[in-house]
Amino acid sequence: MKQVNQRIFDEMKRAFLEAGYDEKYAKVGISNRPDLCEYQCNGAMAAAKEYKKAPIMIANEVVENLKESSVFSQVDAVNPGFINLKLKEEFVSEYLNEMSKDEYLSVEQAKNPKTIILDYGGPNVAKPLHVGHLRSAVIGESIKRLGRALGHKMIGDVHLGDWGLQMGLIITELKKRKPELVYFDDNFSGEYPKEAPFTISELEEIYPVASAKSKEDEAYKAEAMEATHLLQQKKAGYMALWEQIMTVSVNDLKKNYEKLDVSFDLWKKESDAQPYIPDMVEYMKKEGYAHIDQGALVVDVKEEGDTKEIPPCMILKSDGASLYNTTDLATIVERMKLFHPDEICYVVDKRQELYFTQVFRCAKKTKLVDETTKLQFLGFGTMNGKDGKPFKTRQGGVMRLEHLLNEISEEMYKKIVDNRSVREEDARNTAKMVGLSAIKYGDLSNQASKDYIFDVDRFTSFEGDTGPYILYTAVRIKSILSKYQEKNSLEESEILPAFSESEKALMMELAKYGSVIENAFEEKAPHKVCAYIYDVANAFNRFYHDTKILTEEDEIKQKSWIQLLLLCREVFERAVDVLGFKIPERM
RNA sequence: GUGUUUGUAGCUCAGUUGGAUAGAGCAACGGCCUUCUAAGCCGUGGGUCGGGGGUUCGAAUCCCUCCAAGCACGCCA
Repeated sequence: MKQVNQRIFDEMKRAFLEAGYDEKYAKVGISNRPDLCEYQCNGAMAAAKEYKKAPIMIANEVVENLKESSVFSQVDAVNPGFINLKLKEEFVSEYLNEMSKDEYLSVEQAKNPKTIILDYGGPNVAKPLHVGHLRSAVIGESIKRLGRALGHKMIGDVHLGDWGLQMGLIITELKKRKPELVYFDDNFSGEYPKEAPFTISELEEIYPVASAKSKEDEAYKAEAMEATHLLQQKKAGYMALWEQIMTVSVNDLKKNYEKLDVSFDLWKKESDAQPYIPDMVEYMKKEGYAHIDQGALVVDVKEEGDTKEIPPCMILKSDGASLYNTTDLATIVERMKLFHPDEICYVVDKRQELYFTQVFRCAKKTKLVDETTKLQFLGFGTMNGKDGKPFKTRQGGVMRLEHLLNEISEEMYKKIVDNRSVREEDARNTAKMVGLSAIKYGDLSNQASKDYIFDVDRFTSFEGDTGPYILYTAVRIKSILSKYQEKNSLEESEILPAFSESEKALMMELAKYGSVIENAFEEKAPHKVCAYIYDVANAFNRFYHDTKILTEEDEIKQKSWIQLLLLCREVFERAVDVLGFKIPERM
């Protein structure tokens, strides 16, 4: 359905056209002077140049055409040429009624839905998730949900790091510890056991040990490289072992992402792209895209207008081996073949920007993707501690995601038990939900591209611009509705024009929902959804404060308010869902 | 060194793409609970928008320059 701001814009266009001015000047924005008006149009001042007329005169002429408007209740031209607007109560309430009935809650569905692959997550096999993985998961998940709200086909791919030396290291260390395993017996020809010879915690312990050893011990490193090589040659025992490692590791990752309420449509991995490499390299050579430079095979990606010399994109190292560029390019080849996406979007650390510019340019230049395929880099900043330096545990180590979640959930539990009398099980459950909201909202309310300070005390607070505050407000709404339902039935009825200022303010806020969602996706900016839902929460709490709904004797008013609350709840639920968390029944 | 990002209230952050008097939250202070969750609401104080130029009716926003901090710059991912 058509958005409020579009309807307002259309009405203003009409007024400009009728007055003989170009409609491009009819832009209407939300007022920055709420004491004067709700919406404003500054087009008269811009038009003054073209028409060589005083802005106030133009404004007056336009205002004249809005006297009988069904959209505006108040229209003023103010010096030097502002047009100040207030919306008709009926216009707003009618819009909300339409919105309530709309399946998509007024979010206009994409006319040409796009297929978009979202590359986020990026965990490594056999390594636990840590806080460094949090942002990618949280931001990526939100953008995926935003896109879906608009009807796009969003494909989330975890893009597992399962290739390279790390696997060789694990195999080598395992061989040292348990040489008797059949995987290391070259003469073994039977079926390998189904049961993995290690648990996830052993696996997680093995990697750092092996990694440290290889840095000190040359021979050990050589052995690991040999193991990596043999694995890539698909040596039977190693392949079987690799599969075991994958199974154990992926199961654990899935469990952890589930706790974060993050899910992927694809669990593809770097190794899946490997089969595409030989043909791709051959093609790049044959077409003359790639050439040898300092022994390595590279593709030049310099472009005119670069402010800095962009180094070429390396395809093969001087020893002929492939590297991460090769894998990423081959992954693009695979994705084009399997999904033919309109867009591939990478939610990764912003420090990789230059690297991705190289890869994208190379993919475009060598025509691995169509000219219309959009390759987008969505870099996010670092999550810092209160000291402004990268987030660490109290001991100074890397914080495991699991531990962070538990810590915050525990923190929440204490607060909930402190303030309310609730059943143990309910409190635990609620604590998890509220804790997740604290983490996700804390992250998403900042612009993704900037570094931000992860302040547990601030994020878990129930006051201010936080996830818990949003949920608290939503719970209030749910609570009123369920109390009302104890004595009344929720029959279909209409939202009436506002009875008070605070009610109108809330209504106008709700009406923005669709355009906020559309705009947030357009800019891939979940923080706009946070800012919006925070505004809604504030507007609701004001309304709540001066309106006693359940004790209202005028049934007509009460019914209208209940309808408004239903819509309000819906807006909360959908916005919160886009952000990736859920509203509990009580808090 | 080159490039790039950032710099807004004591702290953490917004700022609708050039509009009117730059906004929130936290922290500080003062009010409001026999009434739907006070985890709330209302109010007060707090700013050379890093500095300096420019563009124009009008700049936190666009251009130039300087200062400060972060990050990246071919065989790691």
